[in-house]
Amino acid sequence: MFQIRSWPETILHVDGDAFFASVAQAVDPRLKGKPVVTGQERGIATAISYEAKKYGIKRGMRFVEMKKMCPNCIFVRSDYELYSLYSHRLFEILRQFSPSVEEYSIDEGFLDLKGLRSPHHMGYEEMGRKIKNMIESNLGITISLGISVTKSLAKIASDFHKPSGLTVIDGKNIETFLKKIPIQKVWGIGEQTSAYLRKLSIHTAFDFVSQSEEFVQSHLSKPFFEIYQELRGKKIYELNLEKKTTYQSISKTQTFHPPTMDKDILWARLLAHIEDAFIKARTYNYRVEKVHMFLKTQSFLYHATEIKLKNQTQYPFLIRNELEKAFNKIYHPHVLYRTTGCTITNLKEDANTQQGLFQNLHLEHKVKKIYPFIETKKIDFGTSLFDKEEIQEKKVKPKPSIPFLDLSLIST
DNA sequence: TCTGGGGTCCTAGGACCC
DNA sequence: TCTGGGGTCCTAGGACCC
Repeated sequence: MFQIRSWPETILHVDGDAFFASVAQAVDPRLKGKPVVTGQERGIATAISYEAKKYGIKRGMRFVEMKKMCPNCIFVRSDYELYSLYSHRLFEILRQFSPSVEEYSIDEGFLDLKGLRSPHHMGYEEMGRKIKNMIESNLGITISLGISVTKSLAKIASDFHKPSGLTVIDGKNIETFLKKIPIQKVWGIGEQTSAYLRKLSIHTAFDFVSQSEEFVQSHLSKPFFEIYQELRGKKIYELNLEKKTTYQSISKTQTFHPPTMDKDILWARLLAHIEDAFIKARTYNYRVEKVHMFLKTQSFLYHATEIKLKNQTQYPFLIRNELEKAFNKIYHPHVLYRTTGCTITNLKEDANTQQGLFQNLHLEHKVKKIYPFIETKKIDFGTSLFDKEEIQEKKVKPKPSIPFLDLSLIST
């Protein structure tokens, strides 16, 4: 059908097994070998150890259901700092084996191993085994590895045997291997597309790669044609070796557990999200041009709107009136809302932004001086003075506004 | 599965222009 | 009433990922 060499390229994919739960077990020996679930602070399962998965516990499950299925399950709080520490150590080890490492997510990475057999004096599979042993013995967690000729194939390989697996697919074995892979297991082919492909009698990854190029191009869009080529052993996706320093968008959302129709609470929540999103934007030195905000009703309908700013800004209180108008447009009284959220987009690097666009440079200069102070002192910008729980229980009614700063008090 | 939070990229279609 | 082509920019929304 299609013939390729054994190793035109060599990509290794590493995937942590139930990463957050494994890290929790690694730092606390009492949790070893026991069913552990993270996410206690929200009451919803985030990561589930393999011991707990046996009881049928799934992501998103609530505490009460979990306890019913697995009474001796241990529910622990999330600790993202700890996870990123382990992530760092994981990638440090990976870099000892190859200079080309992509940090795909906190617990997943791709390595380019091409041409490294002779410097390491070993074959690819042996290299994989060595990497695996080193990580498992140093970090006390298990990982699954896949080695193949493209990223897509390496990803399928690492998923094939979990936990603690090592699967190698060389160019000569692709076809045999893909016969065992249901189409929905392919990276990038989700629920919608796999349902569509099944209607076309394509049930496995092998069925997919058996189609002609013309067939795939005429029935599917570009990203799927790329996946098709990757599965046939043609490298399309390069490794992304750069650290993430740029964003297309930044979003903040939160679902609160008793839904509410209280206008003040919703407005305060939303402002807090907008403020948080802008804090992140400032960290990356972005000016913001668009603010998208939404309220999600209890029946999962979105009430959303968007503001496009004439003058891009880094400070939400400068656009407070626009924000409030937008909120009033989407808020409907007597509707129960469960989630508020915002996404800021059209992010422009500050240095490249034309200064002239900002009308009051003097004001902006002052604002820049005072803002770091506000951030470090955690001066209230909506809700942060109050405990989240208190607000949810309505013991405290938050003041739903960004206070205006009295800039005359600031000496420049 | 009665459904959390943070992202990315692609496509279709309308507006507008020549 | 019928009758053209093509380009660009923007937005909404879909689909997918961890």
